[in-house]
Amino acid sequence: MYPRGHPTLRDVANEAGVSPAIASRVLNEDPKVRVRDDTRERIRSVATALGYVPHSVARSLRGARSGAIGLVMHGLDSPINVDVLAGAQSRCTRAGYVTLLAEAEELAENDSQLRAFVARGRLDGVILHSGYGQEDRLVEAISSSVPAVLVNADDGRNVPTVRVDDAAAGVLATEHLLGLGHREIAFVAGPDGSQTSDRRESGYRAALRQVGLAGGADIVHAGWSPRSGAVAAEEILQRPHLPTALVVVNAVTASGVLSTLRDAWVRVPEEISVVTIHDAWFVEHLAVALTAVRLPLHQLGSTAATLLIDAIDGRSPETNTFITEPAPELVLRRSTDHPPSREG
Amino acid sequence: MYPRGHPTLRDVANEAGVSPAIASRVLNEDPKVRVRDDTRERIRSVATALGYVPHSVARSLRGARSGAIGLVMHGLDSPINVDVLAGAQSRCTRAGYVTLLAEAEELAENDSQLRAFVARGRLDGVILHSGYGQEDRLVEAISSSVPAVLVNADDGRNVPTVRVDDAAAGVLATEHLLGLGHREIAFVAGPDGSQTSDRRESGYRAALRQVGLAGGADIVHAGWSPRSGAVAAEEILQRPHLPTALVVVNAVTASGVLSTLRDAWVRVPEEISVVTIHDAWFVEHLAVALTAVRLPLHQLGSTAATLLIDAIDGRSPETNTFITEPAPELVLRRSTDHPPSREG
DNA sequence: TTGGGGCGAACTGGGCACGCG
DNA sequence: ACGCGTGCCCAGTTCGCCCCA
Repeated sequence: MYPRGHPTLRDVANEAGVSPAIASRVLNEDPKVRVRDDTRERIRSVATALGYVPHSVARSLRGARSGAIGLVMHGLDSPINVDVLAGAQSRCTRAGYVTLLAEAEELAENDSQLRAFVARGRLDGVILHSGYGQEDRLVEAISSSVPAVLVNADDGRNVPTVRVDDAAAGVLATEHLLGLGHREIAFVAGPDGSQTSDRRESGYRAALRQVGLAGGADIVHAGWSPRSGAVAAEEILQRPHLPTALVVVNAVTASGVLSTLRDAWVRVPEEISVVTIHDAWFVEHLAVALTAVRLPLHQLGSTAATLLIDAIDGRSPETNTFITEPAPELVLRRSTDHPPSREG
Repeated sequence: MYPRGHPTLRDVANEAGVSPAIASRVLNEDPKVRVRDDTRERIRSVATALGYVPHSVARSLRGARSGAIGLVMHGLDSPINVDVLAGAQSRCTRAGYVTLLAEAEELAENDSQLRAFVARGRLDGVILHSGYGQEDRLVEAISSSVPAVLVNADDGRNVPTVRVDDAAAGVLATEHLLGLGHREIAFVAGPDGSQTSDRRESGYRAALRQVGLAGGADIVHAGWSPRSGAVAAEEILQRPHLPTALVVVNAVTASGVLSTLRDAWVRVPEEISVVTIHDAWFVEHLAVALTAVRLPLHQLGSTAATLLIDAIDGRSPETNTFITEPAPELVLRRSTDHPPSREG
């Protein structure tokens, strides 16, 4: 099977006829150690010959670093969140860290899992992308035991935060519709209490206000799931008078909205325009290819990782980071057009 | 910030007026140690009062276990693979393990990342869900240093393997179309060299053979991406004579197929029926709500985890596990119907 | 004397086999 | 025999010291 007896540093040292101390410093390329070149060479070749692999656990026991970063995520069923995860994961890996993955809900509910995760010595830091629910306790529990960075949370209470420009995305989506001539635009919102949804909604409101339509705000409550989007769409379809356009808080929600419209034979964009936030891979494959605002999700994750690594290295990062570059961008597809001409 | 000086086991022992040994055994609830109840109580209360958290690194240095399992995944951009990941992650967490996440491609390309990942002592085992490319070297490198389980790979060369019943899924999808009266059914396949795709294709062929249509097999090469599905669909549309139905190897691929058909104004299912494999969340939101074969992906991940944990605990698992329960199941939607009546 | 070259031992936090009163 | 302490071990890292030319 796999080698029961991995060679240790001592094995290498013995074989090379030196002390473990020297072997350690040579293999770690300690600059302030003076060793003859032939000794150095001998140690190295013995190490490779024996297939020496350093014992990460012993190493991190002595040093104070584990070389591991924790990623606490929620909603892995949504590709949106997975994008953020991938960005963070990739950045950590490239920086030489390994990444531990945990689900926010599980950790929040299960104390023993939380303890195992933040057990002393295991993690050098944590990136926390939690839901909008019991995140307070989780943030507290984690950030009190290890450096942390919050993703897409409003207020970190001393914990550094990274966000994309949700408000700008809301503005961009809404302005696009206004530019096409729409004046009756509904906003299909996320779950109550979600700050992310609130920020997008405030962008929507700001855009309306800009053209003197502040009173025309029309909020339909939904959530992050396709099902909640479908329910919201049904609700809208019951109205005697339809809005001419929808801004949907999230692409996953929008998939439910579009399916309901499709099944009700409401034509998009002829009868109603739809624009959403997040240019995920699937939006062009929905019932109608969906116009969407692209936000740099991957970068959201990688920036969070960068900040965390800075914090670990002792450089204290700013507490509230905003990703403005690249700016939100509208990706035009088939789901938006001029409003239907009013007759009657 | 966070406590610089976490209390150690010795701190607890001193405070409680006992030796570290006793403190250790009491806190670990060692059954074969005799301690007076008041001593036991004292140790425990001191531990909680001081907020003692065991040092996972020190613990795993002494014992031979790290309490960590590695998840090496590929294609996190596909929800299909994320489902498997979630199943494995969840099972590991519930069993008291933490999980390390890595990308198969990165590990395969980058030796230092691979070494950091399988560094001695860090992992108790690895679940490997790799791509079809350079997996051999990766499997070799990982399984030679730590127990491993392969997900959806054909041949583990001594490494235990877990698979869903891809061939049965191919059969089920094809039989559904045959039952509707289709006789000209094309199979849109995954990338060359993918064993998963090959197994589904063999199910497709078997179903055709069953009704005496062995010669009617019609394979169109594509891949796992929506784009490759789109290209395959375009290729099919160029034919002078369209098949009446398609079996698409994967739901993500199918999303590209359907979009192309939608944009070419080819009606599904009136002109062509489409069935796919994997009942992912998005399939009902595509251009047409898609009939799909449901495979137990979450369970694929959790079963892999169970097998690995068995292996870690010394119970050697069977080398080739097949998940037959629940069996593949057809989920009927709108994309399949009788073939168009032939005229002319 | 000085400095190049390398060694010994303490230390990281805990687990466990003994042994002692 | 009950109830508990001593001391070594896990695998490295690092500080101080020592020896010899």
